[in-house]
Amino acid sequence: MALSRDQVVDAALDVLCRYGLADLSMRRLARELGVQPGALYWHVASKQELLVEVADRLLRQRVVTAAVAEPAAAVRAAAVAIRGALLQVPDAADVVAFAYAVDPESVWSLRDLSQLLRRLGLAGADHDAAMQLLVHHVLGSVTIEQDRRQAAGPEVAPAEGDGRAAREAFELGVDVILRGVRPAAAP
Amino acid sequence: MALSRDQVVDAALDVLCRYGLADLSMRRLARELGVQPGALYWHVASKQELLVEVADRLLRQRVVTAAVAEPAAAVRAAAVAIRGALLQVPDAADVVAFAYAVDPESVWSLRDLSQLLRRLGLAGADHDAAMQLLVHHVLGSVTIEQDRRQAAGPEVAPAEGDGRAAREAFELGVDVILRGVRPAAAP
DNA sequence: CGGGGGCTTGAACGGCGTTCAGTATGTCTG
DNA sequence: CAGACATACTGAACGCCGTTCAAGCCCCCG
Repeated sequence: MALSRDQVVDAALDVLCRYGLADLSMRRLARELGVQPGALYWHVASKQELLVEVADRLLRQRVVTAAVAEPAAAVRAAAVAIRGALLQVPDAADVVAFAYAVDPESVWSLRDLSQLLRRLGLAGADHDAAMQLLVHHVLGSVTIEQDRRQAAGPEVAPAEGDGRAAREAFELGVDVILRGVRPAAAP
Repeated sequence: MALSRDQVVDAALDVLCRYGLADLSMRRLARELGVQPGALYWHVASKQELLVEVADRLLRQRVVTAAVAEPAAAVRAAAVAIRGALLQVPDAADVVAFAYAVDPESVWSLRDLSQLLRRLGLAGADHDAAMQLLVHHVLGSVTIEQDRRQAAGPEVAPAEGDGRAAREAFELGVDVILRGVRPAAAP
């Protein structure tokens, strides 16, 4: 059967999950699909375009948002969920940051986050500031955690306690944002 | 004259400033120094190590911190200064984020930022959370702004108004952090 | 049956990071 | 001064990379 764009993106995401961005080359991808490298370019204009698509799919299929009633807690939960999803895919933060830069509107399951902030009573510049901060905090913390993991080499699993500590530090950061945001809906 | 490690790092920073990370290859660097590529490996173990050094030098020589008396304003000014310095060097955020991940302690002019936070009365987990947030906000905003600039192609200068708007959005974010941080030294 | 279009091959282009056996250029020692 | 040793570099190679493109295959439509 002939290849399809979807298959290419799927395979790319699969390689990313299993081997990381460094091993996600067009040639490697072609090998994985049993095809010559040139064939990929029939379905995809460039590696860059492919990566944007991969980021989109990654977020769409891996971020599961729990339903939480209280708005602030919902924001917190959403940020944690996104962070968790990204952490499980090597270099996901790099890939997503790039896609977000290229097209912040379309790519995101982050529109949900934006909605939740509005439900918190935020609008205009305040909403945008909070949104920006949250995105930066998520991408920044995941980027650094993953870079660090990579720099440390393919050693043993990250010590269990580390993961929890990093997660708690992250949540503390989210709380600072929630506390600092002008509480338009304050009692 | 024989090459020195300093010269290599200097030349690398120079190439980074003028042409960006994509053009900062060991071969290019060697050409710039009138030397064969292999020669670089006498002074530097790998490109990775070189980049960490470049990040360090970049921050050391380009971040000029104004002296501001009021602690909160000082933090704000420092964050703005670091952001400004990074924005002027293509891909600086990538390079610095990597270096920060590898060795958060040694690399930074960010130790100043940490000091300023302490002067604000922050310590322990609160201090760390604020620090983490600030770093993520700086690196995140610069990463995305630079990625976006790059994705847009080498067009005209970024419209003037854009720069101001992005800067103001960034400052708003810093203010949220400062407001949200547990004010241990509150009146 | 013929032809055209969708899809793929195979080969090439120019680049990359890194390694390594040699070679030159000192500088110190006997 | 002769040699030995360390330093600094060359030249060539290895195996990757993203991308392009003429040429060919195969299936469907007419």
